[in-house]
Amino acid sequence: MPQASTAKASKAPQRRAKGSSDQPPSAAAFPDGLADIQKGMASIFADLADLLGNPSSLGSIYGLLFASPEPLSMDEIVDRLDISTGTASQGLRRLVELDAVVPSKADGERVTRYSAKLELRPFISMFLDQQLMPRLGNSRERLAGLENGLAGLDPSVIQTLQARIERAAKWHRRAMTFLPIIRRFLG
Amino acid sequence: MPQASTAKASKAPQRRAKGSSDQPPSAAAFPDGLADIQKGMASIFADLADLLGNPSSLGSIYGLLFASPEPLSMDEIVDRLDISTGTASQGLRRLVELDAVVPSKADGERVTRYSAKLELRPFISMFLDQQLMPRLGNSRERLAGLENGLAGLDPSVIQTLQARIERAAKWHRRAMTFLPIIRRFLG
DNA sequence: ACCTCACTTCATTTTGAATTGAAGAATTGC
DNA sequence: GCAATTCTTCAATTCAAAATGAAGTGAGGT
Repeated sequence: MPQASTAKASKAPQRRAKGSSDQPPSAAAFPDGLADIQKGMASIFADLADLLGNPSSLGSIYGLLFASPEPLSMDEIVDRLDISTGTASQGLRRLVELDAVVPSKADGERVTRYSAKLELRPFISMFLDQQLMPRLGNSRERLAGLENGLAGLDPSVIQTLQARIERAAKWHRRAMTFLPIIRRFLG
Repeated sequence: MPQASTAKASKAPQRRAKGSSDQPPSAAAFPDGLADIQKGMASIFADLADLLGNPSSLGSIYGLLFASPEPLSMDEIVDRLDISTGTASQGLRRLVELDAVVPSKADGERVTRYSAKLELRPFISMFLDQQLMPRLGNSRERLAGLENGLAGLDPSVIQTLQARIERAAKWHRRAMTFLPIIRRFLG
């Protein structure tokens, strides 16, 4: 439809005539056409993913799909984002696992097409459940373990350190308590 | 498996039987127990820093100071954490800027010694203010800019995309609203 | 069965942030 | 002033995570 000049039809090694596609980030504040909006979304979500400690390709893919009225095949994703098939394959798998993206095989088609789930919750949960929660839990255990090492130290040192360890532990507890609430709210 | 381990695995075998060489001159040579606890804290906070998108050295330094009854000089920090002077210097500067660590020059001493502020808030603010907030704000602007590119597209596409952009924008607004609340709670 | 096309896997390469370390600047004491 | 000591800076290095891409797998169609 719109000026998508990238005629696929074959996976020949693309050379990507870049004359037109990479605009300077500063200027060109007004995107033009579907492809540009999709690129913009991809970029925004890439940053978000990166912010949350995920590979930015995950975000790019999600963003592209989020800005796609129609589901896209892996090939189209690879083409539009200019990423490798490997990255696309793994990214899509992860996104499907996270329930952020839905695969569908249309009647008689061989290709699987993907569309974004529009709820943003998966994106947040991805972070909370897979990054924050486990790591905080781990830290909490290690913190508790530290108290065992106190025995045998100078009494005044013991007291100081015990108080500090307890302080850190208290903070951990708070964080673990509130994460579910945060998620609930953002979901 | 949630990768993202960034274990950092301090591999320096650290001469265990330290013999006699370097000990803090101030308090009469704490037994080894203290050093281990300090290492543990450093490691825990290193993970935390990493989780929040900061160099883990920042966390190590803070953790060491957090577990130090007495303020430490940069030299002692370098020695205990086995990091370079460059890393220590920059890390300390950052931590002081963030108000997570306090420098003090004791009477007649040439060295500056550092101690951790015990409130954990700076550590959280470091993340919220310096990572999340600016980036979310930036994304929000870019999102808004995307709507300008809609003109000229197929009407049904416009409608779909506008709804989706609005959805993302709404989410952004929510996040920006709640961050201060989160901070308030964790501080 | 055989061929094709769609996708996955994974050893290698790339990338970029963190770290190093030595040269230079700043501060203090003489 | 000079010397000694503490600290900063930054070009070069390191290293792990991410991306690549070609070989491998397997499902469909004929």
